[in-house]
Amino acid sequence: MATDTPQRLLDAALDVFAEQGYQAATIQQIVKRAGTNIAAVNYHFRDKANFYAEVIVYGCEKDSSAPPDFMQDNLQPEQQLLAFIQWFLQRGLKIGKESLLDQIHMQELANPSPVLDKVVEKLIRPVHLQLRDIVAALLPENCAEETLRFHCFSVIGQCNLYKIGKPIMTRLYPDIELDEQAMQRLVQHIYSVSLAGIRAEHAQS
Amino acid sequence: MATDTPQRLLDAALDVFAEQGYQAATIQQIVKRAGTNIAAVNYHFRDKANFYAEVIVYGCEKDSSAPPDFMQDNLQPEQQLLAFIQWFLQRGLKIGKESLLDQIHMQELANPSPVLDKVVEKLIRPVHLQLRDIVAALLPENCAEETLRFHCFSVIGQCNLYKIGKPIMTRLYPDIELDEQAMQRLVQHIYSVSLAGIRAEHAQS
Amino acid sequence: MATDTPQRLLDAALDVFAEQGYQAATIQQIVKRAGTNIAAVNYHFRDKANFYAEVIVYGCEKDSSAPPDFMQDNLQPEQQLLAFIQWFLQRGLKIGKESLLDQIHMQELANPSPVLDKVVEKLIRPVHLQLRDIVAALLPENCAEETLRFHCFSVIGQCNLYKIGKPIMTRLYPDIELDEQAMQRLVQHIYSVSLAGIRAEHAQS
Amino acid sequence: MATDTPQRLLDAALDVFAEQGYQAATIQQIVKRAGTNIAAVNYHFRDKANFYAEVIVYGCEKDSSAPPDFMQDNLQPEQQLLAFIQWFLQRGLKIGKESLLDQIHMQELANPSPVLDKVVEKLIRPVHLQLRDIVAALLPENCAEETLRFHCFSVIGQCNLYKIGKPIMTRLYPDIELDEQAMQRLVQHIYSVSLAGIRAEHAQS
DNA sequence: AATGAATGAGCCTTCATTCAT
DNA sequence: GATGAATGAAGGCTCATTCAT
Repeated sequence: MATDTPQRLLDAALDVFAEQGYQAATIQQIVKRAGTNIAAVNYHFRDKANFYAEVIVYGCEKDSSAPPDFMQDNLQPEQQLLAFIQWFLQRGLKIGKESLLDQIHMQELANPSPVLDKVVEKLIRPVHLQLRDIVAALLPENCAEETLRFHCFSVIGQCNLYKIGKPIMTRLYPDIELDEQAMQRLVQHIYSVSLAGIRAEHAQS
Repeated sequence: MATDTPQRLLDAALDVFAEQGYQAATIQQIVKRAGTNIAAVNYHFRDKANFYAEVIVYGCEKDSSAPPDFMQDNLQPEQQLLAFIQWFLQRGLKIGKESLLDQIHMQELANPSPVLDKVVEKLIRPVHLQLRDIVAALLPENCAEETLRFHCFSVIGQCNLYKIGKPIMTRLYPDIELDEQAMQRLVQHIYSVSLAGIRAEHAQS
Repeated sequence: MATDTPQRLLDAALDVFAEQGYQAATIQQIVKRAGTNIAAVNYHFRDKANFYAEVIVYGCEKDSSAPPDFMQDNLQPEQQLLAFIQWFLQRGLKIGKESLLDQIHMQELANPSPVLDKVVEKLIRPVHLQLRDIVAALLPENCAEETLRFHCFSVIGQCNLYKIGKPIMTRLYPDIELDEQAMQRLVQHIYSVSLAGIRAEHAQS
Repeated sequence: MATDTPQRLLDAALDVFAEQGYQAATIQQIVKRAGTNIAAVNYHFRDKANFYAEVIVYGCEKDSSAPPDFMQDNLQPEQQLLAFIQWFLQRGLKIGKESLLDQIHMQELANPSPVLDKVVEKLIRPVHLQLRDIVAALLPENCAEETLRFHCFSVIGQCNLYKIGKPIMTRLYPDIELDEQAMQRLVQHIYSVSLAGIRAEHAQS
């Protein structure tokens, strides 16, 4: 009947695993959402663990929000940094297929599984290296490796909090709401702080 | 025979819940570690959900790393900020009982439960308010509420990444190792970036 | 503190066993209603089975609705029969302590336990023997033993249906309601049918 | 391997539920008797409550002793009444699959469950309506509704006692034994009493 | 290739009972 | 004498997996 059962299973599983995490997600939920039966999972994907791994790979490949090549545009490093922050923040805060992988990151951070290796290599490292290049261009030459890493992590840390810390933020400030304009101000803020931090590095050296 | 069964149950549960999260943790594991039997949990704590809630409360109360009162010391706001960052970072990176709560935070962020409300009120908000006061003293007067929040979250975001992002960092940079000296450099770094960001706010206004 | 714990346990247990039956009733429910603790039951009554047995005995002894001595009054047998029917019906349809034993009868009929022997001897046989005497006085002399029994059971069967069959009656006829006047008409009806049946025995012989 | 697992489960459950009632019956007992395992029940019937409901429905449908259509035969109403009593009594006193439903009735009367609604509609009301027609034909025209009900219940009450009161009867009269001939005399007795009662109604009006 | 049926393991919970005080 | 604490047994249910078709 359905020709693309594996496909539908992958899509459904991406949702469910993102929402519930590996342990809490049940095959029942997934197959119900995919409109097929339990045995199909074991038939197409052997077992739950392997299914999860293939779901991650599938999610990574299908990830449409791959980072633009910030270097390609002939922008000043400052503007590249701004563009990066904007892209990175908006990717995680959209509510859609694009943020499923972020939710899975979250789950993996809480309960790391062997799959995390793949995710880091396929998704995180490429992004990180781009940011690294941008920041490196802004820092003094011959800057220490550690300093470079620190600044990268400062940028990422500031952005990340708005992705993973949402449950806490809404409890700290129930009136919070990140509409489009507030988001733009936030991007500017993180950009401003990060750049100020980087520039301070020049003064110190 | 064995005294203090509830106590031992709480301690064991704190470990297990921190490691595995609420869903994945099983009462079996906990009672085995506590050296008692399953029925003891239901006798002392009614059911798993209530048990978890009481474990969190217990963990909060027992949390020895309550924040010092940074305001009490007659320090300059700058030094208060430095002290805060130092305390906040070190609390989360210690490998001991003190970080169990942070692991549970992590689990709650991935899969929020009703308990998160309590955690925010008991643990997070007090700390956050202290940081808020410190940052407010450094920002220009009549600074927008949003700006204040953004700067607080920048501080926290930078620190937090080193707590929750560890699994990713070690994969990105397998050679990383935060010894005591590196930690001090990290504290200085976050302090420097944050302060530069705050000072930039003065220039803009 | 409480001096009459066993007493309160018996009262509470009478309620609970009547409502739920032996199997479904739990010691928890009983001790909560009695305001004491679980161990008290095992302490005072050894175990659940024995507790149940003692509850029945207690219930029988305390049963205030012991049948009046219908023979004592110098009534015609016909009037004795009428009085019996009236007493028997009203005893079972009252909603109060007096009907608890009837509920327990019900439970015992569905799932007989060794206790049923006691109930029959202490409560049922005395009543039955009185009815037997009344009916015997109305039947032709030298009437067969079986005939006598049949007529007794006809009287009891008609009455009993209104005690045990209530759940079915209210479903068959949702508008049914046995107020005081309807009850009087019912008594008259059963009396009339029973007497007509008995008189028919005379015609046949 | 084994075919017809649901069928075997239903049959086994009918026995066990009849013997023990819903609460006391355990799935273990049922699946052991059916030669399968616990999970099979949850697979085929979701949970115990739904299983019980389906067992009742199954029992009703399989009930081979559905009442004959007493009106169809061109019998006098008196003979219809006699036939009804005979059928109703014998159905309940057989010791076989046919009486399982009666045992379940018993259990439901002691501890009613939502299933009782279905049983009344599917099994009891049709039978009751047939009796109602028969009795109505024997009573004076324009007889009060209440009177009609009373006479129906007198017939049923007399019969029913021999089904549900057996544990008590055998204790009151240990020598009792309802062989085929005694059964015929009992049918005649109830018929005679009921008819005499109905005829008395004519005299009164 | 694909699936309905079946199952063993494990989980949370309840319960009656026992024990130590 | 009386009770809070503790426990073994069992119950219902869920889940991932396997099997026969």
